[in-house]
Amino acid sequence: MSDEKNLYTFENPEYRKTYWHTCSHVLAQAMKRLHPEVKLAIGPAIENGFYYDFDTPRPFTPEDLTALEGEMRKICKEKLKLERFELPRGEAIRLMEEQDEPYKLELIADLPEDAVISFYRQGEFTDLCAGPHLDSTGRIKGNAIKLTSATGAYWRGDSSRKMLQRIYGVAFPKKEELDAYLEQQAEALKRDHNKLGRELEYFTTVESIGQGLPVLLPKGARTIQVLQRWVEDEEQKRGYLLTKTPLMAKRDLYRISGHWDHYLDGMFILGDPQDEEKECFALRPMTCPFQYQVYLNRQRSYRDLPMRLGETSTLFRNEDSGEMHGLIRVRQFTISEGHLILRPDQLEEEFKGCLELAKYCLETVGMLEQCTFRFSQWDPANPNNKYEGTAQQWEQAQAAMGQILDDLGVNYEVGVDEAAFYGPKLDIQYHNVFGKEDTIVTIQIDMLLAEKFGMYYIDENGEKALPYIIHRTSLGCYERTLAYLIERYAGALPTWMAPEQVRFLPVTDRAADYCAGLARELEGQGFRVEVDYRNEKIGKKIREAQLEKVPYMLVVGDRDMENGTVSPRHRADGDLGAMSFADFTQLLRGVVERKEQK
RNA sequence: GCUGCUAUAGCUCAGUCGGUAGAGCGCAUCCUUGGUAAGGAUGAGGUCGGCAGUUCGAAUCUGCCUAGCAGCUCCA
Repeated sequence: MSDEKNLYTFENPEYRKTYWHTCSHVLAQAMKRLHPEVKLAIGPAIENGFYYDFDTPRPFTPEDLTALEGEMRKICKEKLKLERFELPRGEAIRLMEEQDEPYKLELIADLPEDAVISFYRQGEFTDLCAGPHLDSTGRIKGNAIKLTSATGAYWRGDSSRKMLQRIYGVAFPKKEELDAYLEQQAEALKRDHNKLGRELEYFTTVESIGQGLPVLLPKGARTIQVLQRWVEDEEQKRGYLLTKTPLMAKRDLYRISGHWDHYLDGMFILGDPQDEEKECFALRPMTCPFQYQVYLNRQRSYRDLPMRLGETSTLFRNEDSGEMHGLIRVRQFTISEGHLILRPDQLEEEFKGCLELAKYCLETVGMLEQCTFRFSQWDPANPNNKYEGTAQQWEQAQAAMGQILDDLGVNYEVGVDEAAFYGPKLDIQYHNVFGKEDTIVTIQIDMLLAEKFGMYYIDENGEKALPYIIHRTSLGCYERTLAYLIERYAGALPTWMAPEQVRFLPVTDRAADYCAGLARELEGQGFRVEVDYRNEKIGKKIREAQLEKVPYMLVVGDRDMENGTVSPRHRADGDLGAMSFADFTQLLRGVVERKEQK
């Protein structure tokens, strides 16, 4: 009984999707009433709400959205029944021709011969749709609908086709739930690294330097340095060999790897790529073929494998102008790069090691919990002929990766057509405050490049054999990771990675020398320390340190000087009371060494 | 690259009808030496993102460019 009831609540994802899908039809109906000239494309439910794509002679304004919301409320009040009906292909086409809906006709044309073609009718409005839907527009709470934005979107997600206008919306069964949702969205945006990172002076951009080339300010540079040293040390512990390879190479290198053919437009070229007479260089967009040269330095035996190579590697990619986003998508970036050259029998063990390292890194910085895993596979039907190698090679590599993921109990989603051109990937994904997902860490199996670079080893029988290669990152791209960390912690980075860990706040300038001495001592122990010598009241110094999210403030006044104490205040826990400097140092060391998320 | 929005002091933002710019914070100087989230006074600071155009006159209107934002597409 109660189970049946639960089916029709918003907590049930299926019901929620149905609710939002019906909302999108209500939106389309409202659009047709207010703007009959607009043509309908598609309107699905999505993770957080719904959208509908329209072909319109002029883009929608915020006023249009308000008017559409009003009309949607009316439609809900009209309690229109939704009726499903099916038509044979010919009649379906005729109906859509009558309604003059060219996009719907294209959708019908692409349906398989034996497909059931269904429509939903509500009042005067009929839409081609597979459903399911609510039984009546009266089920939707009209004043709990919000059209959140209007933006461009390509018809069928194809950038070579027409750009339509997409309207996004959300809706809830109660007005209070909508308000709570909108409030929560507004709160999330306050964590936006692109705002917070600039305000807190982690990075900036400069018009004359150019798009996608952020300047890391001292705070951003320091945090990234801490992360890089930590990752390099961690890799060393796990048997990685550190390399430093050039930031550019002649085009010859990229020709061998295949990147010249696949990604010429995405590279920064020095010289004329058309002129074969003169030397032509390119800044490196990846590390693979550079690092392979370390392996190729001499002939390798099966005894040399696995060879694990790690490098803090700066890369350059000439992204399209609309792609850049804060520190998340940039044209120059530095990744915790690595390649493992393996015998086939070592694949599973080494893949496992890579995954463990990645999980350890993400766990330690406090991001693992919010990560999702994507098994990125090829799509033999990719229209751009992206994938190299034979179907057999792909099936083999994907089967191997699938087996490994299952053995390791990884809970993943499959991403079709998300593979690299040389092999499948396990991508670890993270969401930013806008809900947009990007890859933070990747582990890839490559069955092609070893052969292209002639990376044979001599096996037990004295025969030449081809190794497997794993491409992987341990903490991904440092700029992107910093961005996510700023959002994850709303700017209050854990003490161990915070650019400034301790700020001394002398109550009066009588305490200045005392503070300076203690600060030197802490610095000598490797902590990152500042002293606020300004002639300001203690309350103001605390307020500012607090707003700058300094983990520990050390208030020091006459009382402390007399008693040989400091009075620490933690940015979240508040006043910790007077304690000896030695006790504070011990406390701080513990928090930092344990890499507490504090 | 595509669609839309935006650009005024170091930062956040006002600026009506086209008539040569304003606030708060910050900064500098002085006073104040204050014990857990903003002490006071005075002052400096702007080619209104850039280049053209319209106009007697442009921060304001138009075009192009650059940069920033959201979405789409792309991401080795």
